[in-house]
Amino acid sequence: MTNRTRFAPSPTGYLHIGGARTALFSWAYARKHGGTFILRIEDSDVQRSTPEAVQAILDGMAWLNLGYDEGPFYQTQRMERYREVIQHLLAQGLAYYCYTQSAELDAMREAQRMRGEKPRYDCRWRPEPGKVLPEPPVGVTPVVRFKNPAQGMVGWKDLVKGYIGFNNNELDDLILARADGTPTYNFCVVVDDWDMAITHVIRGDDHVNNTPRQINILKALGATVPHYAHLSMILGDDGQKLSKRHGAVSVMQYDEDGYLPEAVINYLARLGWSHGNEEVFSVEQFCAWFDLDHITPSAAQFNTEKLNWLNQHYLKQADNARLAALVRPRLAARGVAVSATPALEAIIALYKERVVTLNELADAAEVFYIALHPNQELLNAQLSTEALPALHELAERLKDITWEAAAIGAAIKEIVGKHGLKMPKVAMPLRVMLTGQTQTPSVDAVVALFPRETVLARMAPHLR
RNA sequence: GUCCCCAUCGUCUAGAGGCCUAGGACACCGCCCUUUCACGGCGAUAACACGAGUUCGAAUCUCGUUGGGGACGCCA
Repeated sequence: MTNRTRFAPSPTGYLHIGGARTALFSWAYARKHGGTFILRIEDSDVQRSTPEAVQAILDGMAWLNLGYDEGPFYQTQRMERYREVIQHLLAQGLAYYCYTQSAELDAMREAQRMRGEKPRYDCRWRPEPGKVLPEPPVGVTPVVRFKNPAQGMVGWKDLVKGYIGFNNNELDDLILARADGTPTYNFCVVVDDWDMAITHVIRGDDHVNNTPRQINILKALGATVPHYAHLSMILGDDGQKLSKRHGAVSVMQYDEDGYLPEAVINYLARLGWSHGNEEVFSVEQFCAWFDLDHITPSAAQFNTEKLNWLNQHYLKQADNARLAALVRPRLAARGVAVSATPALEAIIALYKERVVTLNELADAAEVFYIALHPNQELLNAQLSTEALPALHELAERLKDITWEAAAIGAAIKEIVGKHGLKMPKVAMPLRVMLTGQTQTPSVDAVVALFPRETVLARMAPHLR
């Protein structure tokens, strides 16, 4: 039997980093075993689901390059099927109508909490042999509840956490269909996983408590119970739980911040999963290595520093043309027009080893294309009177020198020596004149990057 | 409150009873390289939450304590 995994987000917001990792692991598991990865949109809560959120999830997965083999399936399009299964359950006596109303339920739970009990439905409408049910109140449309086994244990061998068992008496009779007839989450998941023949449910830790309920329904339906693997959650950089109002950002934010998708993938892969001492690996390598045995059961704290390091690594080895294509729109967004010279690729070749993100690469490239007005104080701090004659001479020499870094570098060295100066005396003010910055790559390489006229034009105003 | 889960350097982790005086990576610190800042190279600091037990031997197994997290919806 081939493996079938699924990623089943509810479209109520963007795809955040935790969801992305769940998707990645499900995807990788299917890839590893030559299986099928399914995308399923759990939009059974019509109130909170939005098409924008669906699109955000699709965008996030596309950016990370996580392709799905089947789907996306939408629960809202499967309502007929859910109704059919509920009717079946009802007919089999595995589910029943419950006329208890929300207000009564609230009061019931409140009382239970007061008594220190676990809040749960008291089974008042649950049919039992010999039990006399109350008369259905008029004008009340009932919900459908699942008749959960009253005794025994329900458990499974979690592929991440090991055996987990619940006492059935901990589980109450959950609602399968609301009063308006729409099915609820736990029920939809069961029918979907069953119909889609999911073999491995890889999902967040927060679903552990849903699993015994789902298994019980699956069993009532006579369906095969899939394997479950529950991934622990990802904490923010500060160790706090990630939430919409605290640090949880869309994966697309990483795109905006200038991270490469392969860096994010590599980082996420390594967060909670390991393969010996391997730290840097391609997505292909990851798929080949990936297994559920080496996933940590404990929560992992996100570490931006390490992501930065990985991003820097991937930036260094990325193709210049590709980076140029990624940097160009970032410059355009800033209103910076990229001209033919200096070539963006040439700038990138020189700068990519020194930056952490694509945005920093854009920062570096920007100064080559804009009308530069170096900060006067910064320049004054770097430009000493003793260096002025040397810079004048350099400007003269640059007018007809062979325009390449080696020749320019040799000229600078020669002039610096001739004037009895140290290299930084000339190099630093030159950096500021050309780029407005004190930190740049080797100054001769920077000079060579510009067209000759631009260098002379940027030096001239400061040499009067 | 009840149930469930978790616990190795600051962080991510290796670790399946002896290979562990606990390994790697990021960060931090130091040194080297150097024309600034980076990159790169080398090195240092740094952890088995606590307590019992099992065993000749425990980071690894068991129990308990503590601490953290999750779930308890006609949300997903």
